[in-house]
Parts: sequence; structure tokens; C-alpha cells
Amino acid sequence: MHKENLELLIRGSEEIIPEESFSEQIKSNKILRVKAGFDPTSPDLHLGHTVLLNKMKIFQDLGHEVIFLIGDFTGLVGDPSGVNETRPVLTDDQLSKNAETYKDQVFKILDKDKTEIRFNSEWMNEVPASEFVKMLSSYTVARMLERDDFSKRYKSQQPISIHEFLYPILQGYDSVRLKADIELGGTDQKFNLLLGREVQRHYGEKQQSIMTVPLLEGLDGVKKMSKSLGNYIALEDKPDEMFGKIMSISDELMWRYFSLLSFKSTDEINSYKEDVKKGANPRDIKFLLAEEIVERFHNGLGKTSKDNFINRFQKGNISEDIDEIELKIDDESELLTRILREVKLVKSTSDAMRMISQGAVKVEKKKILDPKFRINKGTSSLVQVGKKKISKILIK
RNA sequence: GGAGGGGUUGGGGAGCGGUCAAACCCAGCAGACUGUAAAUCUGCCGCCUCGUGCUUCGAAGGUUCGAAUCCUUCCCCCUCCA
Repeated sequence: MHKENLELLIRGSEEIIPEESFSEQIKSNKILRVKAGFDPTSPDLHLGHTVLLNKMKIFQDLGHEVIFLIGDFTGLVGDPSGVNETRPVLTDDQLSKNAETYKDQVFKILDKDKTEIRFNSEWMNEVPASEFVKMLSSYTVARMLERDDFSKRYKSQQPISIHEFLYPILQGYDSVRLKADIELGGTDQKFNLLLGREVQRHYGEKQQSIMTVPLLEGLDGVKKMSKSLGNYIALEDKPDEMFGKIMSISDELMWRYFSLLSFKSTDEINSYKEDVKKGANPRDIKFLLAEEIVERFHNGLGKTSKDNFINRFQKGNISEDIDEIELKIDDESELLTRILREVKLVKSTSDAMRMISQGAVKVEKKKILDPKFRINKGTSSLVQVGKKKISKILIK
């Protein structure tokens, strides 16, 4: 029983420190407090986050107390992990808004009734200065500078603000306040997680064990999935969009996604690999992945998305249920370039001009090459820019 | 506080009085080819009313027919010394 649980928890994780105390904790039969922190800087949860959330869910299913900590206070500081420049400081307003959005999304995976949601502003706003000093004395500048991202920035003469040193310490202090037994995080969080142990010791508390999970690469297949890099698949993405994004990843990356995101068994995944080796079209295997994931976040729509996809890209049909956008104009007709900009199919008029000159723009499936092309009032037309951007626009 | 170096279009990084909307690389976008994959090739990659148009090179002034390039002041970053 214990052994099985342990295996279940370990599977897919990157590193557990220290391993012995972790396995003892699991074997102890005690209900453990498992903490994972989220920075409310990007309001959209994406697939990258789900690797961690899924792990949290497993702890939850085994009866442990899972704490979803929203770092609204630490968000003011900004996590320096893996960043080569100082992060911009967010306003209170942005932070609270982002935090709310998080809450809505996280229960697509976690069990609402079994999850403890906390904000670290809860205690951080009340910490007296004397306590703050004590907290900061738990670590040294020298050790802080050993850390990879800091030392790189230091060497390459990039600025490091003092408040950035605070972040890992504050995160560690959260563990003290929450009496965390285990803290989970991405591999980029290793330093922060470990520092939590130091802070706990400084406060005479039991030290947490830490578990890191792999970081999911973004659509580009190289950098980690993140909102700021724009290479993400959001949980809130529409089914067709989600399906399309998954289909656009490279074949290589697909296996990575299978192992980190799919709930299919390892055996099953291996058999897919065999199929591809024997000549199966990787695209068809990718369909399975895309369908599974869309299905998970949009109940019952996995199959529909797949059909839409095939229809649109393999058969060249354009599905009927494209949202129609209305655009009001003053004159009897309007320049296509302006329409494209208004409807946000392009980012500027200049961009529209470029797209047209490159033959990327189609109206009612006919390529438009005239930069002065106009559309009359009262017509509804299907407008495409490139392969992916399609809108039905009603000019009023 | 002192000495020196530096801030250029998303990132990196040239330019150092006109030929600069600004080399080059990366990222990105589009086209061809495809499996909306990868690779490759081609083009684009500030803004608009698309013109010998307009606004850019940390900010504000100044010199000049002409400034990203020179001068002044200010802001910011880095290094060394204190």
C-alpha cells in the first residue's frame, strides 16, 4: 500500500530532496500538509501548470492536505528564478484580479472541497519589522549569490535589486507559517524550495521535503511554457484553438507532452512510439494527444474539435460556426486594411498592407492583392489572414 | 562621495554629422513545400491618409543647411575606489 502510493507520487517527478525523509513521511500514515505556490502574475493557467496540479491532485486523492498558495504578496516582489532581468512590479489591483482568475481555473483539476486556498498577504501584511529582520537573517548574501541566475546576472553586469533576494526567503517563510511538510514546484523552483528548509530550521520548525516536477516546454519546444513568452496553451483556450495548438507542436515535442500531460499508461505511449517507427503518421498519434487534452478541459468536445480540425485543414472546408463580428462604418464602404485592423486580424494598417502584398489575405476564399480593396456596407464576408486567422465580418 | 564605461527599433548588437526607419543575428509573421510537424527556400518584420508622408535611437534643450551620431543639463544602469 505504502509502496504503491510512494511509487504513484514519485512517478513523473524530477527530484525529491531528501528522499529518505520523503518516503518516511509517506509511510508514516500521517496526513501531510503539501504546499505549492503560484505567482499571480499571469492570470491564465496553462498546460505547464497542470503538470504540477496533477501531482497535487494525487496527493489530494491519497488524503493529504493540499494548499494552493497564491503568492499575492510575493508577487509584489517578483520571482527572480530563471529571469535575467528585474521583473516589473505589479499593482495591488492587477494582483487581486489575477488571483481571482486563478481560483476559477484551478478546480478544473483539483478537488474544490479538499483544497486549502491561501494568500500569503494574509500574514505578510502583518509581519512586524522586527520579525522581518529575523526572517532575513536566515540566509546570507554570499549563498544567495551562488545561485545560478543571480551569479549569471552579477557576472554579466545586469542589475539585481535587493528586493529580489527577498523572494526565496519570503517563500520559505510561507512554509513556516503554513507548517508545510512537503513543498512542490517546478525544477526552476529548486533553489527557492530548498531555501524554505533553511528558513524553517531557522525558526526551529520541522523541515519540509521538496519535490520538483519537470517544466513543460512551450509550443516552440525549447523554452518553458509561459504566458510572457507567448508559447502557451491556456486552460481557458477554446477547444478548437487548444486542439490546433497541440497539433502545431513538433513530433519530438509530442512525446514530451505525452509523458507529462497524458494520463495514458506508459505501455500505451510506448506502443504509439512503436507504431510511428513502423511507419504510422505521427500526425494521427498527435490527434490522440490533442483529443485527450481537449476532452479533459472541455468535457465532450474532444471529438468535435478533432472533426473541425480535419474539416478545416485536411479537407479545406471552413467550419460554419465561426463567430460573426460586426463592424460599424460611416461610409458606404470601408478599406479592407482598416477592417482587418479594427477586427484585430492584423496589428496595424501597415501590417495589413504587408499581409496583402504577401498574398496572405483572402475574402470569401478569394485572394486579395489590391491594397485599396474595399468592402461594402451591409455585406457579411469570410475574411482570412494566413491559415489560422479567420473571421466572418458583418459590415454595418 | 571619487574615477571610468554604458543606455539604439521584441531580444542580442552595429552605426559615431548627411547615402539611416537605422547593418547583422535571433525571435516573430507571411508565401512555397507539407501532416497547420520538422527541415528548407523566398519575402516581410515603426506608424498612417501608402507619399520624394509621419514619428523613432534614455529625457529635455542647443549647435548645424542637416544629428542616433557634436555640446549642455537631467534620468537610469554597470565596474572600480571610498
